[in-house]
Amino acid sequence: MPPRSDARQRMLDSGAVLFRERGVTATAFADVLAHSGAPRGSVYHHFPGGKEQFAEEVVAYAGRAMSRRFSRAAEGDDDLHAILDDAVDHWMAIVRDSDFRAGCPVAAGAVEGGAEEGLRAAAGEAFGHWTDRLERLLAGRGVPADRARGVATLVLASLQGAILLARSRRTVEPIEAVRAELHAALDAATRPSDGAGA
Amino acid sequence: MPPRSDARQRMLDSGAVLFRERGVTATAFADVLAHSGAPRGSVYHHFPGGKEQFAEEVVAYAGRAMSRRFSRAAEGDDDLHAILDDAVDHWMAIVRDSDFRAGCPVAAGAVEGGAEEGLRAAAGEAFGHWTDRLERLLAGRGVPADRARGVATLVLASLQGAILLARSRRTVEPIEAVRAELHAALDAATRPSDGAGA
DNA sequence: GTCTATACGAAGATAGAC
DNA sequence: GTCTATCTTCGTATAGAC
Repeated sequence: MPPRSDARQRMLDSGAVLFRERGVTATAFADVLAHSGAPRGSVYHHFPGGKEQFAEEVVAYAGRAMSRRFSRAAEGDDDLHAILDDAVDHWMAIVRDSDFRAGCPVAAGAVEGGAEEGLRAAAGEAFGHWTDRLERLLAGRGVPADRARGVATLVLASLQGAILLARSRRTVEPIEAVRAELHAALDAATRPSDGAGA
Repeated sequence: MPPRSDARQRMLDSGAVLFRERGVTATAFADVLAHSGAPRGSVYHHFPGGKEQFAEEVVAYAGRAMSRRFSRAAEGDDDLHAILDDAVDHWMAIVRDSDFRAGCPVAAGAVEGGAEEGLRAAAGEAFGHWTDRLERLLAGRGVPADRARGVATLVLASLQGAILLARSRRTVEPIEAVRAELHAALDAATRPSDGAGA
């Protein structure tokens, strides 16, 4: 296993940062090299498939990083509300600390991958994994099995949407609003006999 | 007021279609001309500000079109659940009829506008208007005034997120899941004394 | 593994004729 | 208002040296 400070890895990290801010298409290799400090010659050495391969790997890599967060949360003993707050804080920090320039690199892949099959697939797999992990996490903490997937999807979708709204409107209000509504939804979903979901 | 079949208008329509499918940056004027059939000479005649102006106008135009849908819904006498289903069906059709290639052009502007202030602002204004209209619509139909904005934001955000998930995963499952959860959330929000939202 | 140089094409933008 | 031609910039990708 090569060290993390490898040029290849630095390029993936930089790619994620740049995809967050300007999207996939508008990110050139020159930008990635400047941001990562990676040597020019390593572009096609590490990514013989060119930009397409690079974009897919960045999205997949960002997807795995977030999946690990879900896994860690599932292994801990925090309750659903604490876990939700942790996730919301995570995204909030990304959006606010970048002065509303940064969003989710996987979302960028989803938006710009309409014509590029590989990119679209990479985003889809990342989102799929997140949904699966969240579903299990919810099911393990009191959400009825037949509602866990729906709630997981609501949580993921509304957070992704809130990031879009927050970035473009330059306010964290949407993220805070969604946080409050999701807390309510989790309450409702874990309440013994609840008629919701129909 | 010039007729809608004007070349300028056709370019905006085509721009919206193309932004949905491949995003803003990957859409070239050549694509817009080919799709709209507009004369080559009209690009810088109608959009002296070039690509930047064009992108902003497309996003603003798509935003207005959706705003009108909200207005029409508010004027009708459908209940909240019918209105929600109508909106969900609208987006579902766009995603499915394009074989999962198309999403929301305003979302594309939000994702790719991290570095371009004008584009970001256009997306933000569109989302802001949608939120405002939806908030009023909800407040007018039984959602308590102090919860209407939060619920409006949840609806908008989760639908936008569901579109991202559906496109990239090539399944309408996320849209259906969010639909069901939002029906439940609307039920909870319109129930006389409900503790949610805290 | 990394470098420089360069080929090649795409796309935005401008100029000037009609 | 629309056309063609062209300029320029940029970005991907390749070739070949070190």
